[in-house]
Amino acid sequence: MTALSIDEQVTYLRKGFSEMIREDDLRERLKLGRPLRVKAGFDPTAPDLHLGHTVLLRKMKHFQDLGHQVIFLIGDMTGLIGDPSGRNLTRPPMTREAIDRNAETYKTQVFKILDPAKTEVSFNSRWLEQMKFEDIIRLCSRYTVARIMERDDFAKRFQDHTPIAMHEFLYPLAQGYDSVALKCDVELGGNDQKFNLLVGRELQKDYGQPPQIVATVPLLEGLDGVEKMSKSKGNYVGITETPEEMFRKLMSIGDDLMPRYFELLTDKSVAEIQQYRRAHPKETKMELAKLIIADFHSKSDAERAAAEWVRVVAGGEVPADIESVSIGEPSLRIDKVLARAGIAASTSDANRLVKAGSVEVNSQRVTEFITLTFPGEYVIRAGKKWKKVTGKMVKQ
RNA sequence: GGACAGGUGGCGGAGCGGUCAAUCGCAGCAGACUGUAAAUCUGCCGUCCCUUGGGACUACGAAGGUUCAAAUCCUUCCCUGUCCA
Repeated sequence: MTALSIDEQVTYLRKGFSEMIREDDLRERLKLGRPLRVKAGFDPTAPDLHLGHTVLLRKMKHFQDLGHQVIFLIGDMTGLIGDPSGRNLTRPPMTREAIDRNAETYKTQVFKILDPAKTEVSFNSRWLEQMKFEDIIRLCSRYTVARIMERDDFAKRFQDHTPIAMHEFLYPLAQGYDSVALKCDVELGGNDQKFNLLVGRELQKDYGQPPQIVATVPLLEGLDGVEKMSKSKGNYVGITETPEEMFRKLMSIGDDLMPRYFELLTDKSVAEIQQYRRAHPKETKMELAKLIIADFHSKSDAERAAAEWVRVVAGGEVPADIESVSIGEPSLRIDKVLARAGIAASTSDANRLVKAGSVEVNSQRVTEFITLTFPGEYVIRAGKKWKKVTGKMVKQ
């Protein structure tokens, strides 16, 4: 355990949370002088973690820094329901196989941030699967329809006459029960999880446990600056992406989003962030991108990615790491090559790209339906997509 | 169980017998511009075949039917919502 005073610990932990219920409770709990059990649950829907998840992971790390026990809970059972939070639609249920696969990916990725030695990985199927129908009825009896309908998204859906399936009501209850099963002292989550987290407090009281402290982190906006970062929206930066990909994506954010990213994705202090404001927005954004990338790769990787970006995007030169694909034909017309190489979604799409004048072959703009012959290697580009195309070579 | 309303492209939402691959908005893609982005302007935005303009095919919850012709009419089924029980 840490040598820090209670005040110092609270100050350290409070940083970066948008809300904590209740701070006094945390203070009391810390006085017990034992490692606290700190839970954060993850839905196994996203196979890959992105920067949005790291906001929360960073906070989990901070608890670890002070010697507390962090529980990384994979909601494999609740994944079968699909969290209705912030949704206006029922989520499609996931298959068991997909959940298992995603859970594995999670485990290998979170340790880029969390300390494996201080992390307990758990699956909520461990206790939820064992519940009998009778147990579920008991659990349901502890919460009322009126209270569950307080939840904003449920209320809205109900009002809009969009369907709400019964099983969706089970989600908050199941998540709350997780806290009971794990005897959590603290539960962390995104802002949108507030309701679910609070249900945990209620249920713990019902089951004779002291209610957990609930702390929420703000949701990170995605690259578009509007919607929250999510895999399904496509506005994310995955933490396993290459430095070059990360850099390109991060440079595409709007200027307004920069302070937010500095705040939530770097360890820079408010004062330091103010200093960046003085610089040219482009330079500032490049610094931001490098800082973030260095956390998941290395400082030199970040520098390299920055140099590459300047060369390719600003300088208009050919990227260094273009994927090679083989189309496996001795000769093929350009539109089919584009489709086959994955540059265009279909031949029809390729057709449009050619006519729109966005296709370059070996740095030459192509607007006619030429036929490429192989052997030979062509560097083909349409917009942001580059591919090195050969006739027979095996795909790298 | 009864009465009523509705199911259209990624989303919202028109169309209600031919001129519908389907108005429009959002999202997306590409081009120009720029400080990378944003904003703005322009084009595109089902698949396939030939090509700088056409052709074919598949699509409007599902399956049948009427018709020269159906997203549009009829029948049955499935799904959703509202009111009543």
